[in-house]
Amino acid sequence: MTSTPTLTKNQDLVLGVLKRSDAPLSAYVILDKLRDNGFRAPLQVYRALDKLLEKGLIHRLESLNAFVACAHSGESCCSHGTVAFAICNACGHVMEFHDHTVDHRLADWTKARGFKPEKTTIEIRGLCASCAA
Amino acid sequence: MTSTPTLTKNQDLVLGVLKRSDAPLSAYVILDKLRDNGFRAPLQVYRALDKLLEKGLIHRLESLNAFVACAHSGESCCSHGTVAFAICNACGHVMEFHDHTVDHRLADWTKARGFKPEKTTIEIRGLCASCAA
DNA sequence: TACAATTATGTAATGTTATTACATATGTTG
DNA sequence: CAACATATGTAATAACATTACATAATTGTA
Repeated sequence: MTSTPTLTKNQDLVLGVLKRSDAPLSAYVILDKLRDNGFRAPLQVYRALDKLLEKGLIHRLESLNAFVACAHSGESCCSHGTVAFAICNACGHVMEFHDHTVDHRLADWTKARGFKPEKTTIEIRGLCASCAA
Repeated sequence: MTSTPTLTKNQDLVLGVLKRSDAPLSAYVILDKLRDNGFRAPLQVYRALDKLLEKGLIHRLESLNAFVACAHSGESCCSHGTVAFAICNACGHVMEFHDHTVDHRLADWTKARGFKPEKTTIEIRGLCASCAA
């Protein structure tokens, strides 16, 4: 058995590449890694990425224009809150976390103003412990 | 007197365009708006944007690849904390705010892990009160 | 099974965002 | 003024993403 059922061939290939990477990958890097699997055009990657995002199996890092596999696939914590990322500018490593207090504070702010949130991005760029040392 | 002293001609022109806009603008839209002022190439815009970002007079919206004038220029609140944005997907309007509790929670998280933050992005995409109604 | 509808895929072309490289000008300081 | 740093002009190219159109595979159902 491969990664996860209910995925199409291309989705499974793209997810596999992301899972094996220890840093975020751009769509074009993914494309290059899948040339040998028959990928020829960006759209093949972007379509798979869209579906994987829908299914919550990957995340898009807006400040990087790149993608990572979800670190908590299957766990319940992912399902009820905004995911935050700490991204090392030196080694590229990404830590995924979430914080209920942050969620609540942002929810309070939006609720007070009648703003209806759809998707929230929280990304901390900086240096991880190893690289800052 | 124009916008703000200590700005070069191009920086002042770009900042002016952003201040007059009620929605974020991409670098290329700014370029088009400044053709009559002698702008010919993207780099003229990007260089001005870089300097304005350094000076804290504008913000870059990562989820939009676009730029807005800082809503709190000159106020002290801006200087000690991460700025957050609520961005309406319908009308494009952006609300800028900041929240000390959120800042503290994120600082606690990074401190506990030895992560040294350099720049934090918080962007809430959704529908503003008017558009959600 | 056969059919229709939906979903996934392949390919090319194009659109949008951002940077590199190189030349020239302007401003500041000793 | 000379040396240095900063700002600007221009062209080319790189990186990221979408539109348009054609074909194949899958799914639901009569």
